[in-house]
Amino acid sequence: MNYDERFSKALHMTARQWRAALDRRLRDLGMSEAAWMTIAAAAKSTPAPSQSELAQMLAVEPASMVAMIDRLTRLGFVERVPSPSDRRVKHVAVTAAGQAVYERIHQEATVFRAETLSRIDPQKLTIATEVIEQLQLIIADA
Amino acid sequence: MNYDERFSKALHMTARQWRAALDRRLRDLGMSEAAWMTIAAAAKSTPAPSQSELAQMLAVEPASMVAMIDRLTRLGFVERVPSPSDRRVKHVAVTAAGQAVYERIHQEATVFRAETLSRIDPQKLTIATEVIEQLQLIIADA
DNA sequence: ACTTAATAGTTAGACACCTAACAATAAGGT
DNA sequence: ACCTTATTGTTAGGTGTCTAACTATTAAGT
Repeated sequence: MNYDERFSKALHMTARQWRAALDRRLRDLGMSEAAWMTIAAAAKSTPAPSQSELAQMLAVEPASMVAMIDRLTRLGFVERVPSPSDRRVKHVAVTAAGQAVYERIHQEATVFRAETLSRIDPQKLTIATEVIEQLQLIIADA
Repeated sequence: MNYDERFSKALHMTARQWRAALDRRLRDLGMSEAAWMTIAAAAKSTPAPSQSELAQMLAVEPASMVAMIDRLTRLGFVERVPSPSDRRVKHVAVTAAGQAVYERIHQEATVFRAETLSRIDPQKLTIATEVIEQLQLIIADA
């Protein structure tokens, strides 16, 4: 199996394994990786981003963002705020509980990454990160 | 954002984008990346692997493999063959149609990978592949 | 021979996405 | 002012996973 095939297989399987491991880790906090990434993206945006903007930041389809925001709203971590100037738009505001869980999980994720990524040569991790980011742009252009 | 955070975010988003792009490409052939990987793993095994063995090859939970095999059986690409010697075990045999689609999509996937991965420096791709594979082992040990 | 532990596969419920189609609203063009 | 196009968010149906619990069967231990 050449590196092309190895790469695509590894990308698929490792991304799933990583997310499953992190989801297990975050389970006790009632959170998943994808949910936390959504809160993180919203928390970092000023003013509160619209649903479309959030979807774009996380490279998911707008339809997918609807259910994610539904779940986070039900958990009390975010709320939908209608735009005063555009009746189509709803902004996603992080609640105080959401901000607290964001910070809490940011710590957990940092520990998890340290436990795992610290065992990889930093220079190789840098190259791998840049390759994967570059690939994302290539795919977007395709 | 340091490389740790960038890496895990890139891994998540790029794996999803890659698979979505490949799924779009394979749509006309009635196939997805995950389905094709399952057929490929079964096709490469002699004798036909059990469901548990397939799940292990692809690093998914056995329960997840049940639905995948259900779908592939419905499509006529594989069939479950009860073991003559162990009533618990079912082997996953690739049908002639499955073999044909496997070869067809192997070509498509090769073209897709060539179109995308050829734009990445081969040495960097090698390093990235090894890093991701190494990470998978680290996660498995955690 | 019998009991206990392990294995294989299944079912149920949930999450995280995708595509396609739709309604409401805003923007752009004439 | 009116019509057409684009945008935003939603709904529906589907795929691909996960965890937890279960049943049937085999293996191991006594």
